[in-house]
Amino acid sequence: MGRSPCCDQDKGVKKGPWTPEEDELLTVCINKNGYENWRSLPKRAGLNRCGKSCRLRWMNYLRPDIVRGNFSDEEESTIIKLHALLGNKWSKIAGHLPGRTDNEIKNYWNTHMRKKLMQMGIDPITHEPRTNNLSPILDVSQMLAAAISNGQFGNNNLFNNSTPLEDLLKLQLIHKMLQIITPKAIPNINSVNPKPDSAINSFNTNSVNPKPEPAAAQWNAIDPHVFISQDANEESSENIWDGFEDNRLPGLVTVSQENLNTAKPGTSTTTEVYVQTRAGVIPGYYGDQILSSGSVSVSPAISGSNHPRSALHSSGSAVLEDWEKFLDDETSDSCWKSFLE
DNA sequence: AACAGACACAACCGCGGTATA
DNA sequence: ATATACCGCGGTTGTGTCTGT
Repeated sequence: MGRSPCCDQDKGVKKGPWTPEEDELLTVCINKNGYENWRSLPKRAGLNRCGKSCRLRWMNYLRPDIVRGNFSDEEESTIIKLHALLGNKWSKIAGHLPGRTDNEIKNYWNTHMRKKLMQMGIDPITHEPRTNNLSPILDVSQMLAAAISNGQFGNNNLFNNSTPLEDLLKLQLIHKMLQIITPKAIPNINSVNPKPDSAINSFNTNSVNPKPEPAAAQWNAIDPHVFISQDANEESSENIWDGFEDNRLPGLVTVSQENLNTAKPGTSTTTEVYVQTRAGVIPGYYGDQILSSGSVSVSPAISGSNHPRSALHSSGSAVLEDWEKFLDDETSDSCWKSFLE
């Protein structure tokens, strides 16, 4: 009744990596006899392996028609499309890629392509764009991945040789991180301020508002935890977050209220702004380009090299140097420093 | 130079469907 | 009809290599 026991149950069958000698024996045997019956094959080949192991070795490694080496862009594209269609049906996906094995595709997917898709903000399971609703952490991870994949953190000098657009991405990223750590202290201006638009848009070159409203007063109203200092070199008397001064981030931006009120879109200014918060100073507000905490929108004109307001960049560069000093300062034991590093 | 952690990939394990005695 | 082996597949693990400290 039934079949004889499987070779898998034999005792003393060798496991683990294959030796070149074993590969040779298996190859010779299959070339000579084919592989109709995996169970009896090891005995015929003179191998102390189970048939299952022989099959795996042949199918995934020794088969002569196997293509080895890096996956081409075309192959990657095919895998992504088929995976979206079929899911983890690796053997079916492999059927569309001549010379590639299911195991190889599976490994490649898990080690490379899944990460790649995530970096692109695509859910590797659903193949749909990942939303921001799941967790703000996703936002940051995506931004980090995007920044890294674009080479924006490719050198050790955080803000060296980068364009304003790249700087803005970095600043936004840092700000996002701060929001996660202290969500109450670093609010999303767009959502908290009852009348934020004019204040923000008045300095946003994307805005068509021809008569910007004075911004500072409205900024002060954004949140009791966020206020603007009159003087960059002066500790604000309104600093209700005693004990946080030491954790102040480099004065990315400082502004005089006067300048803040008079700055207009399209004008050149080296004014710097900072916002004192419970967590320290929010970076990312400088020149006449005030960035909303929720997202940075930069028009092509700004990110382009021909934009007349070069002050935006020069001002930013000075600030960014402070960031580098901040990060390089070995004497500082700021919690921000270790976090950012 | 030594070590630790991260990474990549080959190989194994276990399960479900199919074949067969 | 039934029990059991075989085959193929997807998930997981183990090990060698690489990289950073």
